[in-house]
Amino acid sequence: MGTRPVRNRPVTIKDIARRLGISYSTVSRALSSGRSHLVKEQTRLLVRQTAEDMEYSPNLMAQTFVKGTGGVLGLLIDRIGPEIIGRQINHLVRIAGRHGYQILVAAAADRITPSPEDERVEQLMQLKSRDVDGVLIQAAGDEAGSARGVHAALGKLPAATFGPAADDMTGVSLDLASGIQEVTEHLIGLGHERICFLGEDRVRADGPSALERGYRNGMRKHGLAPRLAPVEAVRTRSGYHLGKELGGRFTALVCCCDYTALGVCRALTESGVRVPDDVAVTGFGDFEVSAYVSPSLTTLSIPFEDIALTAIRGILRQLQGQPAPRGRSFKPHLTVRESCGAG
Amino acid sequence: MGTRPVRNRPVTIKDIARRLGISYSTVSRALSSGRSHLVKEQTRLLVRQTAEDMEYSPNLMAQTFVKGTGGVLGLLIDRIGPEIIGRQINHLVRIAGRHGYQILVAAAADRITPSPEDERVEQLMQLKSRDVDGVLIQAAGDEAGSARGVHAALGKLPAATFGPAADDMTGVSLDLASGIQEVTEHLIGLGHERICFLGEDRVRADGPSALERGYRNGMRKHGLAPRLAPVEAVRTRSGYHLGKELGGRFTALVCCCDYTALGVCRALTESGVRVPDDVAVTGFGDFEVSAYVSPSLTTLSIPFEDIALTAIRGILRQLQGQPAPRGRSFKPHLTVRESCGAG
DNA sequence: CTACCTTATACACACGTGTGCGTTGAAGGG
DNA sequence: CCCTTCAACGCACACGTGTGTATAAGGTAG
Repeated sequence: MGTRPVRNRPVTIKDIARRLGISYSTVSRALSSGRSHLVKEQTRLLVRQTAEDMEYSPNLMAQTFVKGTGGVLGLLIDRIGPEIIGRQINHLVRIAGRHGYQILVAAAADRITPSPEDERVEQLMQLKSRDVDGVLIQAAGDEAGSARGVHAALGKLPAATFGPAADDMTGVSLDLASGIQEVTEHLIGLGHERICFLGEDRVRADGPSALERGYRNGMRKHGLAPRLAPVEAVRTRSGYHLGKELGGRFTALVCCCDYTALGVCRALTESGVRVPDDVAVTGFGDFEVSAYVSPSLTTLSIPFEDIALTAIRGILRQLQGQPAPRGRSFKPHLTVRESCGAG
Repeated sequence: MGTRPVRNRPVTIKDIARRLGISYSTVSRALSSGRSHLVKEQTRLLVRQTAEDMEYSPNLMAQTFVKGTGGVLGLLIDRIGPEIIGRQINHLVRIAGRHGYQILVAAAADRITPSPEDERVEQLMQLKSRDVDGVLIQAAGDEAGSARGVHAALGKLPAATFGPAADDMTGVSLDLASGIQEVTEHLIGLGHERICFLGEDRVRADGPSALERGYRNGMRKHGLAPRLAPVEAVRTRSGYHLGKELGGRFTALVCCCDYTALGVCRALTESGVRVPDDVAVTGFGDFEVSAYVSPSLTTLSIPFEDIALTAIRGILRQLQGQPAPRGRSFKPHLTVRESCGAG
C-alpha cells in the first residue's frame, strides 16, 4: 500500500513537481542549464536529486516541439554503393554524436521515380516537418544539392551538401578531377603512354564528368591522346568485361572505382595478362579490401573523416546564426600500392 | 496591401481554419483519414483543397508528440564493418520507408566505454525519449539484444534484435554455425582433410563462438580433428599474417569473413602457394567485391533482404498490438565460386 | 511602519495537433 | 407544437516543456 504501482507512463516534470509540492515551472527551470539565477541553489539541487531518484528523462519530442530545435540532423541519401554509404554514415553518426546530434536517415525509394529531384524535395519536406536542425545531402549526381527545387524546399534550414557549394549551403566536395589527374600523371611518370580511362556511363549529355576531365587534363598536359571506355559506375561486372577487351591494347588502365579496378584485374589475370607487369591498374576510393587483394590496389583514398567533419561543422556554424561556410574541396590522397607497378 | 507578406513560419491547421472561418478542430478531423463520418464530405474536400493551396504540411513533431507515435524506428548499431552496416542500413531504410517509417540512427561512441551494455541502454533511453515506435538492435556480440539491462530499458517498446530471439522481442538471426558447417562439409566432400578454421578472437571466455561450433560440428561429423587459428574479426590484416604461416600445413582454410579470406589469399599467392590448386579458401559474407577478385571467393551469402524484412515485420506486428513474433533464423546461402577448387 | 527592491516561486500561455463532449440546427415522429 | 434523434461542428482540454509576467516573501532604507 505504501508503494505505488509502477506506472508504465514515463516520469514527467509534473510528477516531480507533485512529489515536491512545487510548481512544474520551477522544476523546468531547475533542470534547464541556463537561467540559473532564477532558482535557489538549494531548490535546484533538490529537484535534480529527485529527478534522478525518479528516473526522470526529459521528453525530447516535447522539447523539440516547443523549442523548434532538438538535436537531430537529417541525412538524405541517394543510391550509392553500400561501401561508401557505410563508411560515410559511420563517420557522420560518430561526429554528429560528439556534438549531441543524432542522424535521421531518409533514403531514396526503391521504386523507379519519374523525377529524382521531386523525390528529394519530398523527403526534404518530411525531414523539415520533423523539425530537424539541419540536413546533410548525400546524392549521386554532380550537382545534386544545387538543384533549384531542393534549394527552395530548404528555405532557411541549415544544410550541407556533399558536392559543390551552393548558395546558403555548405558544400563539401571531393576534387575528383584533381585526384584522377594525379593518378594519371603518376602513371605517365612511370613511363606509360597508352593509358585508357574506364569511367562511368554518361548519365546526361552535359559534357564530360569530373573524373573524365581529370584524366583528360593529365593526358593533355603531357601531350598524350586520351582514350575512354565507359563503364557503369561502381560496377565490377562491367570492369570485368572491359578488362577482357582492353588488356592487349593499353599499358595502363585508370578506373573510376576500386570495384571496377578489381574486376579489371580479375579479367586481365584470367587472360594471362599480368598486373602490374604487363598492364598497370589504378582505382578510386580505397575500399577496405583494396589493400589486401593481390596485387594490392594503387588508388585514391577519400578523406571521409575530414569530409564529415567539415559538413557537420558547417551546419553547426549555421545553427549559431552565422552564414553558411562555403565549405571545402578535399583532394583524394594518392595511395601507391602494387597494381601500378611502382611498389 | 491585399496580399500578406510571406511568412517564414510554416502553415498550420489554424491558418487553414482562419482562412475558411471554421474551427481548427474541424480542419484536423477533415485532414485525418479516420472518423470520416464526423465531417461533411463537402467540408472535407474544401479543407483538403485549401490545405493544398496553402502548401500545408503537417508538423510531424506535434503529431508524434500528441499521439505518442510517429513513424520513426530507432536503429542501434555497434561497431561493425562498414560493408555490413552499409548493406543492412540500405535494406532497412528502404523497407521501413515502404511502410512509412524513417530510421533514426544511434551509433556507438568512438571513445572506449567501460560498459558497452550501459552505453546501449543509454542510447536506448535516448531513442525512447524521442518516442520512436520501435527499435532495431544491431550489435556485434552474440547475445547483444538479450542483455538484461537492455531488456529492462526497452519496457514495452517493440523491438527486433539481430541475434537470437529474446523474450518480448523478435529475433532475426543468421545461423552462423550451420553456414560454417555447410562450407566445411563442402570442403570435406571435395576431399580435404587438413582443414583449419580462421575464426575471430574470443572476446569472452564463454566457450566457442557460433562460427567455431559450426566448424567443429562439420569436422566431428566426418571424424576429422579440428584446428583453430584465431583472427581478429573482420580484419584482413590478421588474415594476411596467418595466411603466411598456415599455407603449407593445411589444404583448406575456412575463414570467418570475406576480408579475412582475401587477406589469406593474398598471403598465399605471395608465398607461391596457389589458390585453389594448392590450398582451398572460403569466406563469409559475400561482400560486393568477392565475386570479382581472382580467384573469386567461395563464400556464404547473407540474406540481408530477408533479415531486414523479418525484423521490420516483427516490429510492425508488435505495433499492431500482437505479441512479438519469435522471429526466424536464416541460413546463409553457400555460394560456390573458384577459391574452393570446385568451380 | 511604510515604501521599495530583490529574490524565489507560481500562474498562465504558447507550441501544433488530436479528441471527448457539448452545442447547434434541422429533420422527423408523436 | 414539442420532444427526440442525428449529423456537423465548435469548445476546451490534453500531451510535456519553456518562458514572460505576476505575486509572495524577505530584507533594507527612509
